[in-house]
Amino acid sequence: MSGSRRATIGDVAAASGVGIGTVSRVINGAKNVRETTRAKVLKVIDELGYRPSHLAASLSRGTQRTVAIVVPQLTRASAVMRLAGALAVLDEQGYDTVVCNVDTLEQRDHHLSALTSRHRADGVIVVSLRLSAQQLGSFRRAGVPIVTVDALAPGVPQTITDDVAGGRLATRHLLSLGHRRIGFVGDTMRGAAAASRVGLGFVTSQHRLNGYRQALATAEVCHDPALVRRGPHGPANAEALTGELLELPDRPSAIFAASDTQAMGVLAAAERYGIGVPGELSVIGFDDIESAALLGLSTVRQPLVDSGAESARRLCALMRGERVIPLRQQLALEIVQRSTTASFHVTGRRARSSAGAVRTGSAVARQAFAPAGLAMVRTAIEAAGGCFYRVRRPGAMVPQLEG
Amino acid sequence: MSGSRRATIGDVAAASGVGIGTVSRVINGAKNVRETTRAKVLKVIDELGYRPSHLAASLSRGTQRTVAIVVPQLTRASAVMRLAGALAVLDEQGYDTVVCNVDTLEQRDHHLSALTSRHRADGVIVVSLRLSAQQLGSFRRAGVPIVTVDALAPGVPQTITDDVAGGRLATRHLLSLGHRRIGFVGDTMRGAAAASRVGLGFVTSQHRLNGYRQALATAEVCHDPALVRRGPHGPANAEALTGELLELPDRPSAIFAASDTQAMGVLAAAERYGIGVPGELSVIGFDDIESAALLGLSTVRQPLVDSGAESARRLCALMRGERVIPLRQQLALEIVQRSTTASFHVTGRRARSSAGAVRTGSAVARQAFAPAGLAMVRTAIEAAGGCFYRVRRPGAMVPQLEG
DNA sequence: CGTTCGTATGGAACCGGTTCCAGCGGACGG
DNA sequence: CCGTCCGCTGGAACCGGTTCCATACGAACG
Repeated sequence: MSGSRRATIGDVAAASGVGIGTVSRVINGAKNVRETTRAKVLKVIDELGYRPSHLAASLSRGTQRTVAIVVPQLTRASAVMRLAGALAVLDEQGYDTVVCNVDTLEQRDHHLSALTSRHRADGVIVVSLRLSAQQLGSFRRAGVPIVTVDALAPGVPQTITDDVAGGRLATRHLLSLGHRRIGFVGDTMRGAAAASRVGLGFVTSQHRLNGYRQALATAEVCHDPALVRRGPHGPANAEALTGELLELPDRPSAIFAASDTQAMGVLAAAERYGIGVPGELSVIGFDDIESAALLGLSTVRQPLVDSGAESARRLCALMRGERVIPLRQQLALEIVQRSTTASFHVTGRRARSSAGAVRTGSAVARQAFAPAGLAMVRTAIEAAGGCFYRVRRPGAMVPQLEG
Repeated sequence: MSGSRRATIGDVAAASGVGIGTVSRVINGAKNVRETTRAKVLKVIDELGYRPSHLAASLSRGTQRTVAIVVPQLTRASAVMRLAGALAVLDEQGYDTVVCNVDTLEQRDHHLSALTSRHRADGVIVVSLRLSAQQLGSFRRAGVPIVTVDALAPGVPQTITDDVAGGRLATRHLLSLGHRRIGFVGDTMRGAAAASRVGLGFVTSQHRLNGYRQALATAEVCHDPALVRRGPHGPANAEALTGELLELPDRPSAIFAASDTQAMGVLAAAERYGIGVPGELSVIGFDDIESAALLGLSTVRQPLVDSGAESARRLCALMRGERVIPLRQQLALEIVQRSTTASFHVTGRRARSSAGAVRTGSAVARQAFAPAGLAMVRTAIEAAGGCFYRVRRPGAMVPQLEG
């Protein structure tokens, strides 16, 4: 059946009695081939089980139509969404995409240097990673087109959101609800604790914190440093940090978490302390990952999938040799109010459902929770405009609207 | 600075006054090169900014050290985790990985046929996709090593979990808690509604349903078809389906959701109907994605990352020409009890924290929710052994342990 | 009927490496 | 002093395509 060696274009040419040029034309669907010839060649191709080598074609053509995407901590929801967005575009444009997941500094440096020291991709997308001047230089010298997402890099096309503005947005939202003591829970730039992992230099948390400070300053609200807590990323740590805040003598009435993931930890802590959300504590996150809708978490939405897609589009343009302007592409942010933020004056043991501030802010939330047939409490819930989750505790009462 | 053309190995050889063979040896770190020669060549390489072509090397060497991974609906948590597991192994083994995300039938067929009709990857990992006999034949004929994860394929190394057993496990867990009317919420094999999307032939839900039925039969519990609801995947649909169940005159006291994502929809519906979990309704999911721990969702854990990693290891072996046995590799499943399942007899308005069945079943849950400093309700919570979430509703009482 | 195109075709040159073999010089053993 | 062996080196052959140019053939045209 199969020979000892994979068939080559030469074998096909010989077996079908035509030249290799003709075979090549048939493979690539050139039109100037007589129909009978084409059929003959196709038949032989099938018989021989011939499969053109992508490698040889790329080498000969001079371009491999492959891009690499370097993304840290792939399993984070935000990272995947960006990846998915980029993949969709690249796929459509006919590019293969090799994915380089990066969990450590060593992996980051290894992949970035591999991408420049050898010619393996026509272009590179770097996600959420700060590039050193040296690394940027390597890319420039190597002539490898590069774009970044969620990362600043001088002279490189970048698709970002204004995290500082996002921080302001979130904080202003809380301020507008009447909150004055507003806590911040975020991650540190360098994972001092887990030195080996992380340390990848994420700066978004810092930026969002800056926005938080600006908003407070603008509102002339005293900024209490004790209300700002930072630690390694992850819900568990966020929960611990929130615990510290909630134990303060004058605890905050609202908390801005630097990411939705961390906001989930904040919610967990609130429940652990028996503090009602949003009744006694408002919580807002950042990103609008899928779970946010499921939890009814108010948040700052950034277009994650779009950011990936846009960066891919710009990389394609760059690889075509087009000039990409503007270099810095900023995507819009948007407050999505769900059910974890409410007016400050709503306090006490019973959060009144009439708390005007609590309403669904986005169509998305509604879609995610389309009415489930006739519900006995439906009216009450819809009056409030959304779906509401709360941390569960053992021994907690089962709430009864009727009771 | 840079010439019009990228430097080649020939340029380097000429510029350093050595032969191309020697340059090649220097590049690849062969040891039989005089130190002075090596230094000379390296200097020229640096000066010329020479970067070896991965393509040419691969072509010449006869192997490109690249594998492709075809994965449907990349943004699903389970898909990403599998991908991450595979990437880690492949990366370590020195393989590039091109990722093919597949959201539609057309994309699936396009990628699979591209992978066989042209020689672009040394091996392929297929995740959660059923391969037709014809597609399998193509791979076999093309001589492309292939393994699957979470998908059966005759004659192909496969890394799977026993979803039927998992379904039994989940159902037995509920049965052992005393539940007799147990509902099932899952997705359909073919997205009849959203015909264009999906329809990718996921069968896990069906298998888990089969396990559910088996467990009921074994326990001699009457199987009420009205308690089984299926629809397109996604939490919103699951919520709607759950609504149907909860409106039944004799509604179930427990629900088995075919995935954690769908379980989140079930929880949302329960809250919408004001039905306490686990007080009035126990809920168990499947997969143990990250959010499950955050929600305190009881579930059936399957080792998602490991499944990806294992499949990658097996593919590597296959590509080395080793025989891979056993062909079917089954990974273990495990019940993770958190706080959404409790004994049937625990009813009424106040779920007693002494409900023995409610306890954290895994160390993971504990880690994810390490005590957050001194908490006022800490003792009570720790007595119950874990963290508890519940769906939040507006107008619900803020539970107070002291009150 | 001879030119003139245009279309179909064959194949050499080339893409940029790897590999293998031959050559060369020095050290070493006899 | 000569033969051998070994370490280093040069470069041809090759990997499997694409591309371009030369050629052949037939139809249309003058």
